[in-house]
Amino acid sequence: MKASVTMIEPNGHFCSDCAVRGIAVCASMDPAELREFEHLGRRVHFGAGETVFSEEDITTSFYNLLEGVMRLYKLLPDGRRQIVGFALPGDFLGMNLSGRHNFSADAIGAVTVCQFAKAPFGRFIEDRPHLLKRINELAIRELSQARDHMVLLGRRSADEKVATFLLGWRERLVSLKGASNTVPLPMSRQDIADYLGLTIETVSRTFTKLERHGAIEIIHGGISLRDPARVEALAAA
Amino acid sequence: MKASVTMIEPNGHFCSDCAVRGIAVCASMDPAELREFEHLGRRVHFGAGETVFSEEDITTSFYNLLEGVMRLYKLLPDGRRQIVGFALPGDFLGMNLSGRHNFSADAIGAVTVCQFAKAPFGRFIEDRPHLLKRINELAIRELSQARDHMVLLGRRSADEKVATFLLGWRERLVSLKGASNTVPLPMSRQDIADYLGLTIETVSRTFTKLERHGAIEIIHGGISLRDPARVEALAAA
DNA sequence: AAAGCCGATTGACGCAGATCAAATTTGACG
DNA sequence: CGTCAAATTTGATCTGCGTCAATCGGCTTT
Repeated sequence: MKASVTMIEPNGHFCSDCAVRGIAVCASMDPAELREFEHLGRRVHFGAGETVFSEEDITTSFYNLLEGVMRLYKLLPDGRRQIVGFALPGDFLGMNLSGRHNFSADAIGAVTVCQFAKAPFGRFIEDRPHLLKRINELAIRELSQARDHMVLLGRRSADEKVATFLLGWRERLVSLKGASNTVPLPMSRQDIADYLGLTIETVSRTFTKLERHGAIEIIHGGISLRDPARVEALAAA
Repeated sequence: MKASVTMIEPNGHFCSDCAVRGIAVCASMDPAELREFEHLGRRVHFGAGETVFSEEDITTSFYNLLEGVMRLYKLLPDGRRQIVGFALPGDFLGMNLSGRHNFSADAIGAVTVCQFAKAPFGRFIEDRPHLLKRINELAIRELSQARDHMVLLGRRSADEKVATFLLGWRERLVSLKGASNTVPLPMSRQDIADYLGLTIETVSRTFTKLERHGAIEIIHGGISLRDPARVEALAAA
């Protein structure tokens, strides 16, 4: 979907009261840097289903996700899709070598990002080793997650994939919303299927099976973990 | 396999005449830096099948691969293995956040690495923004490759996987050995299977099928591309 | 050169998950 | 509240790839 109702807020915001101040790239900046940094980014809103950037786009901006959830994915020429990750508030997007994004990013539901023009952002972090280190850390963490996901895609059964996904997604939400057995799933079944390398039918059937076995309860907009231990047993293999 | 015949060369070497001087991390160092850097690393040899480091190991060293090929992999508790990549000369290994390697690395055939103790290496790159940037670039490139591999694992058929692997492996060898239709495959069929998320039998059958169709010829220690266009067509899908 | 071994190949068969096809639920909108 | 469209679930069937089981071929050892 094309960005049609995108809104850009003209008036400034303050990093100091930003929701992701403590977890994002900016976490490693001191107050003086933050004041300078403030002028580089601007908040942009996207509606449900809008595309923030596409894999073949030349990279002109970096993005810090402030609010909402995004799906990050790659498409094969024939339309098959692999979701390579979901982005949550605090996630930093846009790093690349080739000068092009190497994946696409859609808003799932309403999204707010902090957008930075590539060149000024690059100048800002240049010669600020602690920021380079921070960016580096983010890249390495993602790399580690990517490797875990390769194991899931290449060597796990459908049951294991779904159980692992539910636990991993819950874990990511813990740091944002606190621990809970209620796990909201803002993405569609198709998104989950494309993330796990399955079909929508298999995901749906696996959810139903987990519910029949009393491991989870399927609720509106998500699931509730009824028997976390059982789900963990499935995920562990 | 445990490292039993590992050899460490006591006498120094010179980065300036190192085989990977132009492609590795060190590519971004000036001569003065290089002389200082020289004292940090030492060459270590590993025999075929030896493990250089394991995923649960505390990271004490970084490695620059000088000669040979390595397999990088993760194991599930029940023994299933996913190879997350093959390392070639010039590749830099060991970056992580947790303080532990998050994958294991074995030598495939004889291997020479340049080993750096973690702490002095960390001190050396600290406050050298161009080196941090270089490391960053390496991480981002790997991340991009990891995402491509997720697409392969999650959304491609066995034929596509094998064809894509052969072309990708050949491409990597081009920059080291020059272009050729003869593609050496130092890794076993089992390694290829664990890289592609297949079984050894499926890999073997797919090779045979490609050969029957005149796309490749299976030769000792590798394959020869007879009809690269046909293999590319299979890989593109 | 015979024996033994290990990786690779080949064949027969089975099954997890894909595909095809409805049915059902949910959500948006007048 | 009723209508329509989209998402999800469920069922029936199919198939690509895995599993199990020989067999083959190239190396090493003696």
